[in-house]
Amino acid sequence: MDLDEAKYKFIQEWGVLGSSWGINRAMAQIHACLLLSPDSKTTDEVMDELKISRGNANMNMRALIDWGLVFKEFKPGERKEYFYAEKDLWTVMKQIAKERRKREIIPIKDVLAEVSTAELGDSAEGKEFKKVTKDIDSIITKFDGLIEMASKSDQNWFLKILSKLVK
Amino acid sequence: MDLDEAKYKFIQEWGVLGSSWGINRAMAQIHACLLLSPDSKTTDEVMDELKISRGNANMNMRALIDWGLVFKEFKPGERKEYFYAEKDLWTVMKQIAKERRKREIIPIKDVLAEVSTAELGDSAEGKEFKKVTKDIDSIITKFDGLIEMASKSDQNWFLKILSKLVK
DNA sequence: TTTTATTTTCAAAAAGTTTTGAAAATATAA
DNA sequence: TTATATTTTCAAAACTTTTTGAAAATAAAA
Repeated sequence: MDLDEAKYKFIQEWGVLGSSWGINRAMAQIHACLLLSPDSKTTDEVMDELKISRGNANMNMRALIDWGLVFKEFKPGERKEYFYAEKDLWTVMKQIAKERRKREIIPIKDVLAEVSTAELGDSAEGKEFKKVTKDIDSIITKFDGLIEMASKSDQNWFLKILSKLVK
Repeated sequence: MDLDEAKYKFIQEWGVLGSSWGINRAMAQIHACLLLSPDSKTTDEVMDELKISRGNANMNMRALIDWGLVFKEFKPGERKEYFYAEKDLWTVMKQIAKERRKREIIPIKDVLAEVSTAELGDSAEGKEFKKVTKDIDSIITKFDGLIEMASKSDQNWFLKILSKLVK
């Protein structure tokens, strides 16, 4: 297997993985493409490598910038914009966790807070509703705390948990 | 707000949340509906509550069974099948983690193993590829270990990590 | 200023996913 | 056995998301 083949395989699989995480294929593939590149790339280079349209490349590149995973760079004497990805994977993961927290955890917590104030009565159904939503709230709150903690920590922290767990 | 309203709100939001996790809306909503119900429900009851077709209800109910989140029950003297959800949320999360591991972690690890045997040369591109894929493999391996560990543990284990982290 | 390069936008097309509903299959009762 | 209840299947329809590509906007050079 040569480099191009290996890159192709990895980029495809990263796209598939993205899809099952609610990230569209092109966005995940652009991310992979920039992650694998030692230098920053122009929109045209990405379009060419992934065989996607300009509009698609532009929109998803900006979505990646919005997620804080990709940055713009201007080269002296060049008109084109260059893009490069955050390479530190711990930072990448923290950034994704932070964005998903904003998009997912906060809305469901809001709904849970809202329904918790409702007057539900003493029926079996009402009791079950209270029990289940309370349980979910509790588990989400714990995860949220974990994410917040991770966001403030370095990668070493993560390794420390692992070693604590096995001892 | 009354019970029906609260249930409706929660079920809708659970559906939205499912979508951004690669689980289709109907599947997530059926899950929510069964989670909230103190008793097991028939296909017709679920169809009626969520206003979805028989085919949709049947297919997604079976997907939930396949994920190990919902079970069938037969009631004596009744022809209809009854369905109920696993209520222990820690078990639910472990089950989801286990399934996603199978569907996501294993395939990407396979690709990483495959490309790691490739002859990539000494170009900057080749070197970057090796570095990035090695980093990803390392971080995925750590997460995978964490998931495996969690799968074998009870909820207390999770609370213990949290307390260890804060001290 | 005008020309040229580059990026952005967005309506329409294409692709992908979910849902429906009715027919087929299966299972139980009579 | 036949009749009835129930579940399953799957092609087609509805819906959603993604992608395209060309036109508009922006920015830099001449």
